[in-house]
Amino acid sequence: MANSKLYKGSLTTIILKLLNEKDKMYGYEITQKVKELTKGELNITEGALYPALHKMEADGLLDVEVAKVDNRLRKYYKLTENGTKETSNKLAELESYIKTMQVIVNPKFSLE
Amino acid sequence: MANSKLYKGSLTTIILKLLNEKDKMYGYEITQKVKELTKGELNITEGALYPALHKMEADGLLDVEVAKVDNRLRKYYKLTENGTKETSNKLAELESYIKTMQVIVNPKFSLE
DNA sequence: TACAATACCTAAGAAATTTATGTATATATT
DNA sequence: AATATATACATAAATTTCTTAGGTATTGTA
Repeated sequence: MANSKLYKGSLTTIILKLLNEKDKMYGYEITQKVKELTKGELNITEGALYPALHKMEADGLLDVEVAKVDNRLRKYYKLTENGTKETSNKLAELESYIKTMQVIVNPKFSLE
Repeated sequence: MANSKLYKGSLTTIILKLLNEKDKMYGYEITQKVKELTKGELNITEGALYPALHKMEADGLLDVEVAKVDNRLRKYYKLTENGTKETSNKLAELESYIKTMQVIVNPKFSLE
């Protein structure tokens, strides 16, 4: 994920959220989707993406399904049941992170 | 900074913002202030804080001033001119990060 | 025919953090 | 008086996450 240092730790959240919306995606598709959504502001590097997908699969969050399209390999990933649960967790964590940072950065905010 | 993986990369931003508001703070004070602001949700660990302060000083973002209070050492940090500039940069980066994440996480948002 | 795009991959190194220590003084508790 | 907690600094090893830099192979474009 080149371009910004603040994004560390959010790649998993991004992947989970995209798969929660689209059901089934392959790696390259994810990089393109993020680039499109963020108008090129966020570019997920392959060196970050593929190890992350493999780890999430190993952790039981994703299932993989190999397909061949135009004689080219594609690995479609989809959420497992645990992956769906983890999506809620990660999204809640992100929301909490944003609130926390707003409290620190903007003196007007405060947590109750 | 125990408790959440998402905070990675934001410690410098937090320190800069606090020093932008308070002019002069020492390490332990920063940990307590963050704990207070976030109602205990965010605990900056000393293993993260002190190396971060040293690096920021080495990078010319902070000036240090040693004091002795009640026979105990304190190192007061304050922003340099460059530190003040960097504060704006980091805050803008954080805002941009939050917007980007909202676009991905919340389909209603979009960047123009 | 060469270059970009599609599509996967890994390995070395960097950066930021956690976890685990260590030192020392002041204050509160037993 | 002894012990634990709070204050205040610090570092070092290991871990996580990412960047950078490669690598393979096919399809579409100039």
